[in-house]
Amino acid sequence: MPNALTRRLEEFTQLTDADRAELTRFGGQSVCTIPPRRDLISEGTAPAFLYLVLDGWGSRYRTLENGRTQIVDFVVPGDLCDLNLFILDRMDHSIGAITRLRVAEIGRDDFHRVVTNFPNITTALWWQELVSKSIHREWIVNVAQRSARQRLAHLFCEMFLRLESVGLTEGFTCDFPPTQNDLASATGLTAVHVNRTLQDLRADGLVILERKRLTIPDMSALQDAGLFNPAYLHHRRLARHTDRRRHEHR
Amino acid sequence: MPNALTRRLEEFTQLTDADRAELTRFGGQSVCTIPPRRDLISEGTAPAFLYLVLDGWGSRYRTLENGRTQIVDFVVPGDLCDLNLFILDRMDHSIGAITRLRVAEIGRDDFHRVVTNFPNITTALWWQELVSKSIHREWIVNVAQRSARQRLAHLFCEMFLRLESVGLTEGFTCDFPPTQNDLASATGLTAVHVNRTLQDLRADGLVILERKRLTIPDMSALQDAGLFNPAYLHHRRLARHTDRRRHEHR
DNA sequence: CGTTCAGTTGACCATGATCAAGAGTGGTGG
DNA sequence: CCACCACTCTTGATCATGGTCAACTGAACG
Repeated sequence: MPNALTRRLEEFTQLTDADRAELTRFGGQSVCTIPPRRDLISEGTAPAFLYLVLDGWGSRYRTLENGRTQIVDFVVPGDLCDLNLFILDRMDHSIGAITRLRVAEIGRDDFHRVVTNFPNITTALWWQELVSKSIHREWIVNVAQRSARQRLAHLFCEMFLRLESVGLTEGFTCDFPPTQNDLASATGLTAVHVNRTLQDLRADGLVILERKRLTIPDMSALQDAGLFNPAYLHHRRLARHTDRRRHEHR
Repeated sequence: MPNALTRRLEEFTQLTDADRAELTRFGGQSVCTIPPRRDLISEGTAPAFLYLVLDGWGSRYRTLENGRTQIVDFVVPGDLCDLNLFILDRMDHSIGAITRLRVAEIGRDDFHRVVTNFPNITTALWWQELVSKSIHREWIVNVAQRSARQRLAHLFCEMFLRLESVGLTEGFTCDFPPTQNDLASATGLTAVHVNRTLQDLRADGLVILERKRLTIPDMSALQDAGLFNPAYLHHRRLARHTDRRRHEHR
């Protein structure tokens, strides 16, 4: 069974056996474990490693002058933190563990060897970087334009599809460890309001969320509820859950 | 006098004379002009060129299923649209002209020649890409966490510093062509509320905005009003307007 | 000189924030 | 094994930021 990073990158391009072997090596060496709610990387630092998430959930977040924090993205298996390491001076945001987080440390040398010898992988890594930028744009739209109900529905759709693309879903169910506080911080709402809105979504049968497991009984209905259009994820294989009706409007 | 792209990239790295000559060529060939309020690139298309903005302002925006649009970034001289062209299948957002826009078309071949022969420039281009990703993150924070007043103040600070880094400011004044409608779309507010909030900022002497010109009488005060911390812009030369008080909190 | 778009103002309303308190849950150490 | 503590979830009451709707002014441009 291929690892999550390989699966992700194959959303974009066909990799050779040599590429795959290299990516497997990536995940094999110097694995380390971060306990829940601890930072993997902190704002203002210049970490020595590129981290590949093997297992667990994390969050990218920014801290404001007034002490509040905003989650700007979730981090799931197959995600890298952070390519910009070797280009930007210091981190402008933090990465925190939501669950226990297993990550592989990739050193500068290893990374450079890949960039030099594996053009396929290099391009695929930049693809991943650009997709995650596109996700940032969608989050701007999410918090700026959608109602509380739409924001949450949208977030559930996105995370489900992202997990599916790395093989971490079973049917329409997946792990979903963020607390209501995390959801609040990711959607720009308060935890109180997230709680009430979640109850609405549950009452309408759009999501089942209990014991950190998410089930989506009707993906198409949830996509409608969140004004969700998966194009921004740039998955090659998104035919499955794509709502064909999406393209009727305008 | 160097062009805007050269100035921008030199925020990041020292370029050689050969690099600079190459960048000048970049901007010299096949220049074309887009009238105000027309799209340079539309969502869903796969444009044939990489565009370098030479003159004027534009916006990156997404259109929602319900017809509303959200500006996710402004585009000013020295910005590129879009590096992802050669990697992603199709545009997931549009680029529209706010003013008349002069852009240089850069073909795939030209671009590849640069990537192959000018590693300095290539790295600097990725730096620019990563910085613009960081700006996306800050916009998420802006719309999710800040009040209307803070959002506008923050936006003015950001755009002023971005223009300054390409040499398009005089003292504390710069061009600022977005309409109040544009500002509304960029901040997730309504035009009515932008109008009222702007009046507050003006009344408090924080901004002077008339006839598409912006003046910031007290940069430090405006930064405070917007909870603005310029670190996310990753400018090397940001000592000037950086508020030293910023680092006292927390 | 009229049409269009940007800016402005007022009245009213709704979404979601704030504050506060309590219930359920899980992990820890005595 | 139980007691305690901390965190997550839940509910209620009240409030405020910013949205909506509508009308009007002013400026720009053909």
